[in-house]
Amino acid sequence: MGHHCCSKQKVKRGLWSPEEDEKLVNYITTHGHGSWSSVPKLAGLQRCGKSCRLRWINYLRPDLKRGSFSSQEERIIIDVHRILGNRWAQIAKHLPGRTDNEVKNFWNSCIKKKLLAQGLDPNTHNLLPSHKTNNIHNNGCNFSHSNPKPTSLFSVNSQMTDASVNMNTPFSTLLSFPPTDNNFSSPTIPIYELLNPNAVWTNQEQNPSSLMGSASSVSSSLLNPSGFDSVQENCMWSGSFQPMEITKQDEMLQPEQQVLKPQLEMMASEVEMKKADKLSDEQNNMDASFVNSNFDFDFMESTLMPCGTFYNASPMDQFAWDC
DNA sequence: AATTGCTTCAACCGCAACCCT
DNA sequence: TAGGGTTGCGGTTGAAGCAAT
Repeated sequence: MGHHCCSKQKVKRGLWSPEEDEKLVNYITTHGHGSWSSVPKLAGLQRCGKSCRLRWINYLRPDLKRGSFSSQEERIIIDVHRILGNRWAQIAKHLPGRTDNEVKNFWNSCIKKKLLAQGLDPNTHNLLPSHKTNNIHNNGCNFSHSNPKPTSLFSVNSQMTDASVNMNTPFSTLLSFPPTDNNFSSPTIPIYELLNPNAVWTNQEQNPSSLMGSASSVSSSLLNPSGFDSVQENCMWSGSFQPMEITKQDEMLQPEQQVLKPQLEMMASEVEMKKADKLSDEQNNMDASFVNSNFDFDFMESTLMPCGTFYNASPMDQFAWDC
């Protein structure tokens, strides 16, 4: 029985043979796919159009990057998933050459388990209840709130109606997304925060910029390609923040972190540019920045409610994450 | 060597959104 | 506006491969 779209056809199912692949590749490279429903017939395949499309997108496309995921890709998946949840197609857009199916499989077969091993709920990215006490004991970390503090990149602010990002924004840009809300006196993230893998804050008073985006956790993640030691080693939600001199950054970076340095420098550069834009905007109109933006509300929605969890940044609901 | 259990990932399914007439 | 066709997406399945016994 085939799909409803091709139920009248006699279609083959299951794995594709090399011959079928060759037929499909030959046809699409010379004619393009056009209407997928007509591809099987024109390409001489006994498959349904849907199957052809899937095979092309997930396996035969020439721009696909095969092979295992790099630690950087892994980190990006985790960080974007933290924002978007199981929106694999959107996540895959941040990983050139990767398909949603590939990302989904990698998540289910690998990342999910690693997060669980770290005591993190793969759906919410929060600490699992059973691991909270363990982490307190293991890391000397302490927090006195009934709700876990999610690791979401952005926390809530009802006045935040602007962002220069949308769902098509590459994650490198997204990472450098600076706060634009006027409530924040320090709307951008200092470079040393981006480059310091140990830059964490005990609460929002210590780091106002963390209200808008925990870029610190992202950057520390990027600087930590293994990707799964942030909780245990850095205790990313607590600990003391010790700004480093920029000139000492390079020395502090591990060899694998050096690989990411260009990206981080680019991020820092973008932050500085946005900082300049921000200052300019503020001078022109304190309120205008929310009007003329290309803000994507779909992004906003998914940002604010990742996996049904949500961090309310109300002052009445602060956490005491003391070490 | 045979069996069993586990993991991975390609492929399928069903649904929703979109497009066209 | 309605309806049919197409496309895109996320969840699920099951075959293949591998490791343990």
